[in-house]
Amino acid sequence: MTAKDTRTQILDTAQELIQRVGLNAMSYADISTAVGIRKASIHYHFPSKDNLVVALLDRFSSYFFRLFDVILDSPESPEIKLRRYCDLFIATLSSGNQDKACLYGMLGAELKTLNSSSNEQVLKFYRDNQTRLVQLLQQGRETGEFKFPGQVESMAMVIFSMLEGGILVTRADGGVAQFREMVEQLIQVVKG
Amino acid sequence: MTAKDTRTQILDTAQELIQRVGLNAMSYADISTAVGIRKASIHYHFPSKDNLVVALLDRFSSYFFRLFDVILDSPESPEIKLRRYCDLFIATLSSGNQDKACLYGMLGAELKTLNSSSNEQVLKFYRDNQTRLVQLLQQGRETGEFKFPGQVESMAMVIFSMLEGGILVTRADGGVAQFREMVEQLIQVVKG
DNA sequence: GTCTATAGCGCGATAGAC
DNA sequence: GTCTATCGCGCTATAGAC
Repeated sequence: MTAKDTRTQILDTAQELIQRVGLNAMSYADISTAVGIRKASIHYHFPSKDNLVVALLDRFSSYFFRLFDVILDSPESPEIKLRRYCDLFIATLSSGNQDKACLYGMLGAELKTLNSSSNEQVLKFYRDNQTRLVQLLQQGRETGEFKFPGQVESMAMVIFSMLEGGILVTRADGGVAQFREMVEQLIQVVKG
Repeated sequence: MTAKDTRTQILDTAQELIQRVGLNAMSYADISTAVGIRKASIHYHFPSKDNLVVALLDRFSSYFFRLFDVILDSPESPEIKLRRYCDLFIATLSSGNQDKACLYGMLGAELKTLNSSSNEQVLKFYRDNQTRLVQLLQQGRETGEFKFPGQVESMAMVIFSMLEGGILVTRADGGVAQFREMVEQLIQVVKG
């Protein structure tokens, strides 16, 4: 078990800070304190803040969709797959202290302050989630396990919006327990 | 039609700015430019930024729940009431330019950077929404119009989270049209 | 009630030694 | 690759004239 390199430590710290207080409330000074290096050293690894954000979003997106694709391609039932997908959000919510929201959810709120690259990364993350959710819902309908009314595309949007919003809402009030209850309700609705 | 007083202009401008870029990306200088007065004059009306935020949240909360209560107490059917409630969010989304999110949704993301007063105001807003939604859903079940599975409390959380998240997600991609489609899907699900 | 002027701080970023 | 030192800017906030 070798120690993480500095670049990784910076990314980890930046991500945690953004998930807690947001991009615009997070500074190089904050990262500096947490990692134990000077601000100038962070600029060596990430010349600008925009630069850091782009790298962070790339890393998280790769990580997240790798997990999502494993779920999609698994031999489990659609219901289990949907549960596992929702668990990805719960994991974010319950890792470390309870104050964290979803990385892309936070940046969705701060969307209009991002540069065009990051703006497009957020947009792509939302689209890619919904595209994969459509596949998952379609699988469930084919097996007869899912019996909700309406179109799969609309239902995918309902689910994704609920998860993103639910993280923010339950962070303020109720925490993980409430989030889980909401997910259970969703599963029931999807099963019809 | 008398002109709005300065205090109101400041609140209106601050609200629009927060809904677009967030609290932490909005400055007294921005308000100053938009209203056409100097920064010092804003401090006369609102000594500190925290002060301004508290006043803004109070005003919006009063406004919003006055409308919500009118809907709840109206003689309409539960389905119409739910639609009208969702319309409150759509109105926010489609007023002025298309770049605006929900005021309390934005501050939910920036929750950890708020002072304790504003933090509690956000928490109360979320709770009060869900409490009233529970009443609305209960009414619908009693008339037989709503036929969703599970508990009304869980369903209220699903709906509120979806609306808050949906505003952020569709602001990035799809806009009002997508938001409306999502709401339609919700109505279908609630009716069972 | 609005103004000019400014204090005091934190920010992102850079130069250059080691 | 990390450091010290510093620049220039924008921020919230205040003092005091009008």
